[in-house]
Amino acid sequence: MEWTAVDNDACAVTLTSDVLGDRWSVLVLREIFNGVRRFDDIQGHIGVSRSVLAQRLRRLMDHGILHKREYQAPGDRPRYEYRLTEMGRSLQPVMQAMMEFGDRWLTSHDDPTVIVRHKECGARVKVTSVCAEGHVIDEPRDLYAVLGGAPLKSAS
Amino acid sequence: MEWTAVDNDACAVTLTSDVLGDRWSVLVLREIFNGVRRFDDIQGHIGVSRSVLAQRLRRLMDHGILHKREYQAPGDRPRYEYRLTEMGRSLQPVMQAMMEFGDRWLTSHDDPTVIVRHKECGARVKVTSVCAEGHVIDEPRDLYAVLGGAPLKSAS
DNA sequence: CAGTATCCCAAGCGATACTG
DNA sequence: CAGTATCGCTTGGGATACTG
Repeated sequence: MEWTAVDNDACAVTLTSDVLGDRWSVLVLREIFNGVRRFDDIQGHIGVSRSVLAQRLRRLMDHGILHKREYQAPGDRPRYEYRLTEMGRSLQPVMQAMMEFGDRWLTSHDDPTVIVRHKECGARVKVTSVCAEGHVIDEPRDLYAVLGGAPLKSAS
Repeated sequence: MEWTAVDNDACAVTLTSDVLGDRWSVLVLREIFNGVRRFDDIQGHIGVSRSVLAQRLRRLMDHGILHKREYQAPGDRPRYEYRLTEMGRSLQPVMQAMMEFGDRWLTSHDDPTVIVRHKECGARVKVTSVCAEGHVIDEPRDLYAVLGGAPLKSAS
């Protein structure tokens, strides 16, 4: 099929890429998906400067991916933690697809760093392409993309 | 569970994030997944400067995601096109997960920009989390992550 | 068509120090 | 603990012009 230019401002991939942000944001998200939720802990783990971390957290909050919660351990001073919103949680397939790609192609070791499991049965979870007819598609070549109904790029 | 710091240099998400690169690289990949393969076409579609596009293409080739092919339409002068390697094609789930996230949360219109279909049956394809027991998991909260066997961060 | 070379500017970064 | 403020410095970017 022939492709007219997709409107960048309306393209889902573009927009998601903007929300994900840069490398630092992705690392922040990894930490939070892993349950690391406090400023200094995140900073220690990923080794980013404080100002950049603050900016990334704010950015992720602005996009509705994270929200900040204050909590108080009894007799302790208040703490803050960053948690995923529902929108943030729905980035899980993106993160996991990245994980699986990295484990397949990029890591030197055989074992994955992180394994995702199903709470209900404990079995390992993978991201899978499935069509509406129920076929599982392992080979990307068995897919094709067509334009949907969204507006195209206006200009020439 | 308690999390020890994952070694950033061994983390699959980190490494994939590096390969994906920045916004421009992702847009380049979108174009190439959409079958737009020539330098000037890509440049026209995504509106990046020539030097940056050249650098991103080189980078994606260095990472083994793309390769460059010369071809010759009969009686025409040689042309070049960028194609996905097998490694590049296996980024498809990542791209599609991004697309689905964007379509759900970020686009203003109801219709998706791009629809992915199964060649064999034409049915629409979605990325799905499936566990080894065959359960389909729609809700990210029904998942949990544990450390795999990969090495942890060495320092402090 | 498919790039490379140059230039100049702006944004981004880490380091450091400071605040509630 | 959880940030903000300030500061140089480097990197990266678009624009433009040039080459095979």
